[in-house]
Amino acid sequence: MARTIGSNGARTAEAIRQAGVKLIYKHGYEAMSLRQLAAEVGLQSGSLYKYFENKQNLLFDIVRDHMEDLLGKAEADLAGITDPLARLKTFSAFHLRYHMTRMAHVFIANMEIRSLEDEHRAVVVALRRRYEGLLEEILRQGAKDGVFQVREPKVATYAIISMLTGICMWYRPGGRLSQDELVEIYTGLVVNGATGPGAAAAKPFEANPLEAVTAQPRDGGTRAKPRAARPKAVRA
Amino acid sequence: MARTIGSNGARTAEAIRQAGVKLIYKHGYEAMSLRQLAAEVGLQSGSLYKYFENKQNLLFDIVRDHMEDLLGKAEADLAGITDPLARLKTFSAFHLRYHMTRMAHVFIANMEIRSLEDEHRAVVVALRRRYEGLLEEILRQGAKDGVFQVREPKVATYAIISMLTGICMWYRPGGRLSQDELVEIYTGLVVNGATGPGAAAAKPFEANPLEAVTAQPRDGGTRAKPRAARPKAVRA
Amino acid sequence: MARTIGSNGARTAEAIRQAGVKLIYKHGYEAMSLRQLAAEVGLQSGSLYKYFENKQNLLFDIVRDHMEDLLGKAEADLAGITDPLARLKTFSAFHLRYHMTRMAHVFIANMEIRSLEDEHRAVVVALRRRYEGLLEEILRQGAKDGVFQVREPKVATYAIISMLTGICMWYRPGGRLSQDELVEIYTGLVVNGATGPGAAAAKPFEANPLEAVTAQPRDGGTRAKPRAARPKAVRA
Amino acid sequence: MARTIGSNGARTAEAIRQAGVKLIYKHGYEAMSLRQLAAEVGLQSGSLYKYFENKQNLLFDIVRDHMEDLLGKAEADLAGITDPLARLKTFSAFHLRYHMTRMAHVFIANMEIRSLEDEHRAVVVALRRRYEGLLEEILRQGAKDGVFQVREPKVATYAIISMLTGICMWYRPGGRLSQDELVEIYTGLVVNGATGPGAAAAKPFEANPLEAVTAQPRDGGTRAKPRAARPKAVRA
DNA sequence: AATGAATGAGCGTTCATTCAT
DNA sequence: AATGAATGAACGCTCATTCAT
Repeated sequence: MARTIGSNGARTAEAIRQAGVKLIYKHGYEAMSLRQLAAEVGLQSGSLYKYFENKQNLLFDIVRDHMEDLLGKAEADLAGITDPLARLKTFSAFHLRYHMTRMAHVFIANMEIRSLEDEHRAVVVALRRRYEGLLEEILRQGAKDGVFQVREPKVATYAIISMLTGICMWYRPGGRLSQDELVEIYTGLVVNGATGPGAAAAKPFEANPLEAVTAQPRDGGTRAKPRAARPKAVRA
Repeated sequence: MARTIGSNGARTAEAIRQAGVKLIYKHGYEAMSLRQLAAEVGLQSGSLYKYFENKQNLLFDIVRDHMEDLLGKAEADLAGITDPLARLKTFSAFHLRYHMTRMAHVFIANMEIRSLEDEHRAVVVALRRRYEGLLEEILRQGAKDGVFQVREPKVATYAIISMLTGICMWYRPGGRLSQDELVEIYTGLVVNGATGPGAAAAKPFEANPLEAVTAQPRDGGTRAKPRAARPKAVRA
Repeated sequence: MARTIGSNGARTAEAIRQAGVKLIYKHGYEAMSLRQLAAEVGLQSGSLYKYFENKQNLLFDIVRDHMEDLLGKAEADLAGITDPLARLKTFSAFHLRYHMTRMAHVFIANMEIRSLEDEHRAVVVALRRRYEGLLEEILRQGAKDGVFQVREPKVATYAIISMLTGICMWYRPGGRLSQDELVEIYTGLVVNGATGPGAAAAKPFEANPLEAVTAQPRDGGTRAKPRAARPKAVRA
Repeated sequence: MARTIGSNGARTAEAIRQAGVKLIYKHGYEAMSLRQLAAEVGLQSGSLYKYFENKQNLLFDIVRDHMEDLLGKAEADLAGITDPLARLKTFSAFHLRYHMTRMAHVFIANMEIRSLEDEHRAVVVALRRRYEGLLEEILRQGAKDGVFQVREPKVATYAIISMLTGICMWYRPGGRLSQDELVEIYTGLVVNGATGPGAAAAKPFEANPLEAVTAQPRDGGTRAKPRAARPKAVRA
């Protein structure tokens, strides 16, 4: 009974993963040393190699798992919704909330792509393309239906995702505005941008605009802890 | 050998600066070695120290000079325009064009802020705040005038700048869409986002929408060369 | 290769310390390179950092440990002796013997104080002051008792210690004169200098003058090995 | 008339020499860089090579010239004095005064011998042997005459010179004790040490003991300036 | 008489990684 | 499952020195 089921190994592996996220977030992949990481979890640096093949693979695992999680959850959120406008709102709200609760993972996935070796980067870029494809398809469908005024869905996709993702550069939990308020503001910009000036009649964004969007805790127990270390800031 | 014939301090300094931008863009500041940089300009690594105090200062010089250039040119572009809508279009177009022609500098300034030491980062962050302040003030004035529907100018500023800046993550000269077309698309999203759904009557963004914005080469001969090295891509 | 078979941390640490003493003695702290030191003990230079924090700390450790050893052994030797003259002879003999058997340490401690960083130097200077204080107190007491003619005990302390310490500049084991003979000669100069011309009646230094002083193996097995490298000499 | 007679070159050479003494005194030969030295005299470091062959020769020139000066002045001071006791007092006083006024040169000559290359060191050591020979001969003659009780003149020479030279480790102009007082104290120790306990009758060191010794400014305008930079101290 | 651009070697130090134990 | 001793390469940086101008 001295040994917890699931073994110490699994727990250590998880601790390493979390410490890795924290340190890469804080210092950047290149600047984080394995000695630091080992110290963070109470090991010698050589012992880390029981848990990953090398430093590069640690990064890859973190980023790939994050991207798969992001993609899977986005697809789950959109499942069953067919109206393009509702899908856009859902996507936007999902993306925002995810980026506000998993800032470190998201930040890493965006900043450290260039630190990935070619093959790993290819995998991650492919996952991201699939994720972007979700939004692109929404915009394309909405344009076809006449509800969006979007000439270039691919460009609009990049633009919208950049805008939404940008929230992780400055958002900090406990700020003046709640997550709900921020979702409303950003989603408003997105929807207005997509529907265009003639859309007034359709009242695309008014009374109780977030009714289809508000829900989801989704992230279970893993919400990014408010006390998480911050990177040297970008919007300090 | 003591001196390469015809060597010239000012020319070398400029070559180092340019090579620095290129290599930091391509590999990241941490990952770029001074030996690489020296090789790029045909020097021994120790000789670089005639041209900068240390590696950190090279980065700082690049980023600070870029930010001052960006800020100065934005202010120059906005000078004399008073109408908030026109100012928003001008700002947006300026930002986009600048980011399409100086991709490497812009990318560095956004990605390597965390590699700056505290004091240097403070200087750069302050410059960026001033730059963001330009847009925020435009949004604030437009909201006061009733032409924009923007509840939180600060948040909208971050959102819009993130969106516009995102262009440097994927834009490559010579692509299917011209700079002018991209400016039109992005500016449309921005203006529609800011004016909101009720703005239809004002027709804020239609026929010939960029007449006041299209022109300017501005950057004279220094346009970022199309052959510039690309970073390991983020949108590859 | 990961590990030299039979390698042993404690043994390596000791080897590094000894090689450090030898090389600093021979070339001086500034002139000794860590690559030299590493080669001397059969390591790569980076591996040394398992054993000290940095080059400066290696020097500090050597010098501080030496000073503490010197001080401790001097106090032990003087313990129980109360007569100022006997104490002076004891101190003088102790100092000489110590300096003849630990020439390298002593030389380093005297020559490399200026290579210590401020904080480290302060620690070492304080230890040396305590050591000098032993002699100063002896002179002061002897002057009070009327056995010494010493107007300025502090100055006399410096003078005597300089004289005695100087032996490590030229003494080499196996020379014409034995350690005992040298102790007698130097101690004679010291005692005569301190007691002054009128002291004849007291016969402070004649027949069997070292009877209270001769003893001491003290340093057991650690006698400085005669084969030790010599510094580029100062009295070559 | 724009050009001062003696030319700028000679003046620069002298400035370099003085700055060299100052910086070697302060930081040590190894630790002093030629860039520092050049900055001190307002030149580029490459320009120094008009004034010396290389760094090592600068040190050698300083040390050799100092030794020749020391030797020459000692011989001049002793000229015409025949009585061993008077010669001992003269030598002692000369050595002390010289060491109190030329601390930097003396310090360098003592500390940096090991930084000299073999050939240069040989020259300097030979000069020092001649200097030590002066004292040794005095002691030998005095012993023969029965006025000194010195069994081993060579050892006594080393001992006495070490003692006297030690003054440059702690003496600072403007201290509580004047140069004259210090000369008296130290010379007392030396003379008492040499004459031994039975010498009381000869009253070797009493009433106006320095009458033959006090004089000489000798060092003309070049007295070490009290404001001279100090080395990181050895007796701080 | 001096500059200023450059060299090439070497410095102290850190790093990811290996592997016998 | 983990340690701890070690590697070998590379890093940022400083140095004495050279020499065309």
